[in-house]
Amino acid sequence: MYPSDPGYAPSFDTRLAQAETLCQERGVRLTDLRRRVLEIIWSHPKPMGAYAILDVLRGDGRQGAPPTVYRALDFLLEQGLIHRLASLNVYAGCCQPGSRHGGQFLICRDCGQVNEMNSPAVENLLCAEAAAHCFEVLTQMVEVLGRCPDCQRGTSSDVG
Amino acid sequence: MYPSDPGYAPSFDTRLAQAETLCQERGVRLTDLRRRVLEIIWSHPKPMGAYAILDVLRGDGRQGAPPTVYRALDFLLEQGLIHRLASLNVYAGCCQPGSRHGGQFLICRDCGQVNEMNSPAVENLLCAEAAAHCFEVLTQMVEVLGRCPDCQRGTSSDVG
DNA sequence: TAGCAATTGTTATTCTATAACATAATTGCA
DNA sequence: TGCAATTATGTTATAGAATAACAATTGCTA
Repeated sequence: MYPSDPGYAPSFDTRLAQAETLCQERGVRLTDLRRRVLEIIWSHPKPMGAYAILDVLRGDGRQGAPPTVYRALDFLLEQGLIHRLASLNVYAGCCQPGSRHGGQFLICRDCGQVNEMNSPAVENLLCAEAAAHCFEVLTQMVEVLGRCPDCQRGTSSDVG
Repeated sequence: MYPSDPGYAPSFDTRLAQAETLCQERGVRLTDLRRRVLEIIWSHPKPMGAYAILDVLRGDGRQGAPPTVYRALDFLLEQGLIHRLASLNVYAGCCQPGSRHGGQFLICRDCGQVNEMNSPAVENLLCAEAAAHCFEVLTQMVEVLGRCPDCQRGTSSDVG
């Protein structure tokens, strides 16, 4: 459930392989650039802004400008490999790629840690309530700001 | 439930009076500028961006720069009189000021219309699910992108 | 290998938001 | 009332996020 929990998270390579497979099945190309952006996002403990990703790319020695990153992000978003957190203008790796879903995000106000929750109950209830208003749902964005368990206990190690 | 539904929505003046009362009770000042920004937001059929609000203010003959608007918006957000829709970078009047709540927003992809839904069930379920992850909830942002009833029927009059 | 489509590079610009400091208005109090 | 402290607004400049438009390149296919 928690992507940052080593007990649950699949390994880095496993997830990259999953992404490769997914793209092959769909007949879309996970190019070097796109794979690298996905790596960057997954290898960071917290969601990243587009310009932070760009800095890493440039550190690689790669050329690039904002559109370079944004196009890669658009691709990854379309393929459901990452999510965008609108309230923070950052991008986070999806912990359940393959199944298209909105995902619910728990954002810690204090340490900035973000965890993706995938509650079908929430998703279904939201759809049902929307349907009661005759509203046809395409995508959901659920972002919850609060305090993570570590920060409630005052044991969080990293802030920022 | 639908702020745009004339059958349910309280009148413009009623809502302004409510806002006045609320601010008085809380000992905060609904100044001319703040009241005007609230009016502008409420009097428009759709949520507005900060710079669109600024344009209206300037149309009033008032001086102003971005901070003028953003400070007023911050105040109104703090008082729960408006909401910010992070996915669109726009601001919408709250249809239930007084009770602090996150609110769930139904955003039409086709016509841009936004309706605020206040489902305690959604809010409670989200809190419960978050609590199951030992996460303490401060605020919720729920934005649903889809198609409104009018656009499903193809009877929507205004687009943009 | 020539041609087409998809991807990436590049420059410039638009849109959103805030920092920092100056000025004005309001409130509380002597 | 008059003054100090606080709050609110004006003003200039800048930071941050995202896209438009066009050029160059790559990869696939006929």
